[in-house]
Amino acid sequence: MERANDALCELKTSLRGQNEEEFRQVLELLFFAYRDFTGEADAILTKFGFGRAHHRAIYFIGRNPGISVRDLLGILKITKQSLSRVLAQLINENYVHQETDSADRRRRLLQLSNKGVALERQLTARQCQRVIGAFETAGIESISGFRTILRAMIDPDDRHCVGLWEAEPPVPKTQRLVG
Amino acid sequence: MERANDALCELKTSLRGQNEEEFRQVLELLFFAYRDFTGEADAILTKFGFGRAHHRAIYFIGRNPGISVRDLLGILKITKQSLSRVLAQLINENYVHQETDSADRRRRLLQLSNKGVALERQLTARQCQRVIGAFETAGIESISGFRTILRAMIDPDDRHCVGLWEAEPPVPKTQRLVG
DNA sequence: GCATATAAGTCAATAATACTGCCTTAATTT
DNA sequence: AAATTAAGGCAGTATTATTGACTTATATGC
Repeated sequence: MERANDALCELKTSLRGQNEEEFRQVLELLFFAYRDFTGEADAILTKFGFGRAHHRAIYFIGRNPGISVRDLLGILKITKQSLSRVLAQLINENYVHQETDSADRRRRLLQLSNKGVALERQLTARQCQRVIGAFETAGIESISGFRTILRAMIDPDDRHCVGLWEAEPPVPKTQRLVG
Repeated sequence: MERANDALCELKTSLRGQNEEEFRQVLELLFFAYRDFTGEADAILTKFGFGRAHHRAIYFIGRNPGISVRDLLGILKITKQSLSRVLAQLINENYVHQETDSADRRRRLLQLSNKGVALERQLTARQCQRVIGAFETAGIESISGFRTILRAMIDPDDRHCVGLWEAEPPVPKTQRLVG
């Protein structure tokens, strides 16, 4: 407890002083790293006539097979109309399948077709390669802190979106498919 | 040296195996962290009638006072036409000043006005607060690895863009063909 | 059963960002 | 003098995203 407070004080001291330069460099690292992280995938997507919005839809459908449109919107935090066009393209070109939920026939459950899985894996593999390369450069002991910092940067209400999908705390009343 | 190799082997082993889940979570952390990292600044910018493109221009002009349009394009990696509209707005509304370089009168050197500095500081302060909060949560010992991994994710040719500006060693002959 | 709420989809209009291609002007370099 | 560079402009297009209003089908609460 004392040690934790010491570290925190040290950090705050180094902040409230002259080290703006340190933090600016972090902002820049985030900007350039994210730009290049998405850049390779964007280039692949262009060849398919898709954009980054398609990528995000494909990624999170692949990650959460059978996800509903509503829950996908909750992850992506965009409007239904924005997703609509992207999803229509993906369904039309047979990257995504749609199927009515038998438990609630209002819902359309989404999943990737074989074509969709293939594209998703290609995109994810590229991005993983970049991450793995960076991990190799930095050393395995850096990974834990890297993940912890990134997670702490996410708005608390959305941290549960990382990893396998779980419904948000206010659970829809009749959900409960499995006992 | 031995220890470094051990760590690398361990990493590669854990990769080439079943730990796809670990890497997927990193992709997701990057997506959500970057979304929320930019989200607050975006909200401020909206109130000024600006967008993320204006932010990037303001940020890097503030960071590199007297930068030329050409060098700014080199950092942002967008086309002249894309920057043009954004820059025209910023100059028009008096957030950015332009002045002919006396050493090479083709160049227009860019710098923030007082108004521009005020906006830049507001935006940067918000983003720094998020980073600082995350650092506090994760602990000071995580920071070094965090920075190293982010830096290693950037394309090698652009790593020099982090920190204070220095011209690129090999001057680009043509203007960024996309591919 | 009926009123309300939810899930999904749709149409229309608008905005921000970014792209390609082509051209002009001015200044510097060769 | 010719070529190159820096900056800027014009026209057209694409993608992603927004707001607002509306429809259809289904589920839920009283």
